[in-house]
Amino acid sequence: MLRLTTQRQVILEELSKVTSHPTANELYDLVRKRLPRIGLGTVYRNLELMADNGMILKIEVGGTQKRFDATTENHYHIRCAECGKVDDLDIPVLNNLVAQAAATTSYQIIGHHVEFTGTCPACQQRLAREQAAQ
Amino acid sequence: MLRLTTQRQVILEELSKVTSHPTANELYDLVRKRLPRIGLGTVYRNLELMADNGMILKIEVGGTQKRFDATTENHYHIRCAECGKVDDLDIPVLNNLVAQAAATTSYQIIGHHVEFTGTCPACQQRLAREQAAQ
DNA sequence: TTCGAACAGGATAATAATTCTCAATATAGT
DNA sequence: ACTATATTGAGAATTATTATCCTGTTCGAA
Repeated sequence: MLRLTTQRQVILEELSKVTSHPTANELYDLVRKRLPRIGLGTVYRNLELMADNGMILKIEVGGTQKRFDATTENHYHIRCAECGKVDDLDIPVLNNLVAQAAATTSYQIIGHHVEFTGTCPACQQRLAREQAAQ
Repeated sequence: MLRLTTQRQVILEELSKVTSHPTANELYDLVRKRLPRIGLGTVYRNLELMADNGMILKIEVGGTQKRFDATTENHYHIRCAECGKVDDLDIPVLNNLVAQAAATTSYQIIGHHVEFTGTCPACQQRLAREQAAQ
C-alpha cells in the first residue's frame, strides 16, 4: 500500500496550490524549493503512482509533455498552440457523449476528454507586437 | 513553395491507403517498401510540413507518439489504453461546443478534439484470456 | 526491541520519440 | 548551362520519460 512519505505529501501540496497544470519538470522546480535534494525521478514516479491511485489526474493532451492536475473530476482543457500552456474550461462535461460513442464502437469505453487548441492572451499580445514590428 | 517530391508523394499515398492512424515510424516502414533508402528524418519532416499545409491531419492524442491521418476534416477518435491503437468514431462533430467554449475563455480558439479512451476488442479478448489463465 | 522483508528515495544510465545539422543532390527559373 | 533555393539521407543531438541500482527507512512479526 501507498505510504504518504514527505516527498509525496509535498508533491501533492504543491500541485494543489497551483491552478495551472504543471509538467513533471515544473512541479520538480516547485517541490525543490522545499526539498532541495529530491530527485526528478522521484517526482515522475510519484506522479505516476498517485495518478494510478486516483489521487490526481494525469492529463495527456497534445504537446510533448504530460501534465498533472490535483482536481480529479473530469473537466475540459484548452491548450495554447504557441506556448503549450493549459487552462481549464468552464463548460459542462458531456456525459451523454459517452453513450453515443458506446453505440458506435466495439471498444469498451473508459472515459473521454475534450481538448481545445487556441492562442492564450499572452501569446495573442506577443504575436500582435511581432506583427506590428515588421 | 512546396515541391511534390517522390518522397512526399509516396508518404501521402501510403498514408491514404491505410484506415489506421499510423505513427511516423509505422509510416516509415510502409514507405520503405517502395523507397528503401528514405530516411526516418525525411518522413518526420514531411509529415510535419504536410500537416502545416493542411494536406494531412496530425493527431496529438494521449500516448507517447503522434499519429497522422489522410482525412483532414475534424472527427473524433478512440484510443486503446492497452495497446495505443487509435480508431475513428462515427459521431457528429460538436460545432456548437466551440461557441460555448469561446464564451468562457479569453483564448482565441483554433479548434477542438474529442478523444475517448477504452479497450479495443483485441485487448478485451487478450485480457479475458489472461484472467482465465490465472 | 530487533530482525527481515518490502518500500521508497536519490543518482544516474538507458530508452524512446523527435528534431536538428550538414554536406551532397536535385530542381526550377533564368 | 548556371545559379539560387529546396530537399534529402545519415547521423548527432535533444527532450521527456522510464528503468536500474544501491542505500536508507519503515512496518510488522517474532
